[in-house]
Amino acid sequence: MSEAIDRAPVTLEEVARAAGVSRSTVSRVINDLPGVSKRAREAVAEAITSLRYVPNQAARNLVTRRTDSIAVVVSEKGDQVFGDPFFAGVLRGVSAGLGTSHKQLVLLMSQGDADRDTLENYLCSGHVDGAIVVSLHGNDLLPRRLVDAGLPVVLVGRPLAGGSVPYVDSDNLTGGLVAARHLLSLGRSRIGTIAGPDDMAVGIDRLIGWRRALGDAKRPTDAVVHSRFSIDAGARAMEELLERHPDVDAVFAAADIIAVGAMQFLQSRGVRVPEDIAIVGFDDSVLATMASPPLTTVRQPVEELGRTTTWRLLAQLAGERHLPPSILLPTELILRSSA
Amino acid sequence: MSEAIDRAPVTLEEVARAAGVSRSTVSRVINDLPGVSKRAREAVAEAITSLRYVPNQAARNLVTRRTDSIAVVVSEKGDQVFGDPFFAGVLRGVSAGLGTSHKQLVLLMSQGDADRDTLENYLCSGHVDGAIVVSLHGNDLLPRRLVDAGLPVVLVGRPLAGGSVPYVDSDNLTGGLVAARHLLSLGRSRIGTIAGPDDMAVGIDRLIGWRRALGDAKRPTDAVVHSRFSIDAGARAMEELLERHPDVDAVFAAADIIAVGAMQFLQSRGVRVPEDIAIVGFDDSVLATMASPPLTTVRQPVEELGRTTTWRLLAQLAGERHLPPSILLPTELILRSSA
DNA sequence: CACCCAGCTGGGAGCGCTCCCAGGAAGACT
DNA sequence: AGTCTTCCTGGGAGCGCTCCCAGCTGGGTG
Repeated sequence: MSEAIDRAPVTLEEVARAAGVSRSTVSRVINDLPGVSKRAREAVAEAITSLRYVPNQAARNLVTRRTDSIAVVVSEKGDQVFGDPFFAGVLRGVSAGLGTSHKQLVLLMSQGDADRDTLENYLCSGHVDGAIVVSLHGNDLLPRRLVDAGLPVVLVGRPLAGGSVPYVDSDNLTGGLVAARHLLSLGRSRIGTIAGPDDMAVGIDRLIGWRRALGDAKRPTDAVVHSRFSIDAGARAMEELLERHPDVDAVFAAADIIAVGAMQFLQSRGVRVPEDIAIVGFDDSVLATMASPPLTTVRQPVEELGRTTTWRLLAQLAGERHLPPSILLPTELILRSSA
Repeated sequence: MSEAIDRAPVTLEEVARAAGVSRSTVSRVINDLPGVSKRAREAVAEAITSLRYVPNQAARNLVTRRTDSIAVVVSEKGDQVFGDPFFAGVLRGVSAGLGTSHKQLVLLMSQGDADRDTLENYLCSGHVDGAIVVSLHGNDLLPRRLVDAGLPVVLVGRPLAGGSVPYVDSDNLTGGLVAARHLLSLGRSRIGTIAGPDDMAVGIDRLIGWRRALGDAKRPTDAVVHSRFSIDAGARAMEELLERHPDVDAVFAAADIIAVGAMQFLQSRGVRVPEDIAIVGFDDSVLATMASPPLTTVRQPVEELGRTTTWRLLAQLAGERHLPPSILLPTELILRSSA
């Protein structure tokens, strides 16, 4: 029927007129401020519903300098982001953390290098009150620049480029350490690892943990291959690892998805898991339960990561002082059949 | 060092002063409008970079009544959304469809029933220029109300509550039909289906297609069980289907994730796929390739769904006339081992 | 009866921007 | 020399809201 022709944006003024009061009073009602008589409050409420008044956010933002929305920035091509259970979990956590705060979540992804400026501009031009930045490859300068521009930022995952941007991360180092210790405790003699990319903190930290455990046990720490976070890459990495170190009988994979790829490769070669080679993954994603055999893995509290980060950001926005600059969340070994 | 204390928001005015020109000229430069001398243009550009000027979006939106961002609304608890490859693909498509349009993608999910109003308010209060709404269970009124409020909306997936809101969807009916025909062509005699929820168009349309194919072949169409889109639900549905119709030797599952659950159940009962029971899924998600045996499935062009929807919305925003109200995208049978 | 204070109310100013229109400068014609 | 274009420029008005301050009522107090 109505083809959206009517775009007659109702304003505060009109509501005020309809309710027989002033702009100020209507504003007070809308923002739930005290100092309005019951009569006026009701008249305004009625006028608002009958006129279907919706406040103009732009006008409000202009004067309040707040937007009541926060950004989650994923500096990764959209492709990767979804389907990745890690992002999924973090986002769920953020969503939960926002809870009743009445703030909106705005998800942004840099769709390439080119739009990096667009992104930065968007964030700095007052569209959001703060930002959560997830997964930065290497020494991404974005967070630093946002902070310099005065935007409150909290990172999910330790950044490589130190900076002083607060972050929340899983205790990846301890996770790697526990995984390696578990393999040692199984009596495995030659323990390798398929580490993550060496330009990401997760990759590095888990590797360091693994190394420390082997070092503590006076074992060699040379059986290392790096891999991207994908099944294919995991399979290729396993192949390479086996080529270079045919004697490995246990592997710590820096992610479940890598572990799954590795297991697929092993099975294609007739190598039995865990009999011939034991495997420990990392994440405890659905992949771990779906894999055959089910994957022994280091669980990281993904959802909590998102929740905690959000809490940290909201606290900062609320002007809280003495916040912990950064936070590490504990990991936990989950025993299944692969190791 | 600088603890973000300086929040000295540089304004157009200041840039103008620094460049020795007027507000108007600066504005023209920023918006890349003609009618500015090279000299002025350069002076302004320099002032902008040296002052690190960033335009205030709120102020701009207030007067232009545009925000250059569009919302993707997922009316589903955040939990579900991520990890679901369908959403992932759609979002990727949207992201790609936005391409060079210089519009930002804002992802919103209704985190429950309570915040339904918050969501609607957010959308209607000028935060976005248009909205893409994905996955509505049943007769969701949100899209209708958004349209009534004057917001351009395009849906991903046919809504049940007809309305006249434009949508883009896969040709689910033909997909179901082709799946069933394939099972018939294999010589299977008793073909069942695990349909999707009967309050969702995808569930209904695929079921109708399946029914038509069997009807055309004069086969019974009573072996139907409904299921939610999850592995567990798929497994339970398979159990129920088998209980009620022990003679089925082929099953069309309305989604890969259901098919995987069904296969897991069958395997746990020692039923062989495809020898004893052939299975066809729907979606052609990663699950289909990962499953053992790999799943024969109906591919739907998920990413294209997102891309097309975005294109449709952008065209509408650009004021294009005579747009097709709704669009159906073809599906395709992918043969693997499960049927 | 004068006074005061609390409780409400209304209007002005201004947030930072875009849009419109009136002008000025410079060149090209009568 | 005068006029008309063309190109560029500057300033006013106003988008819809919040915030501040001044005013207006009415009941309590000295």
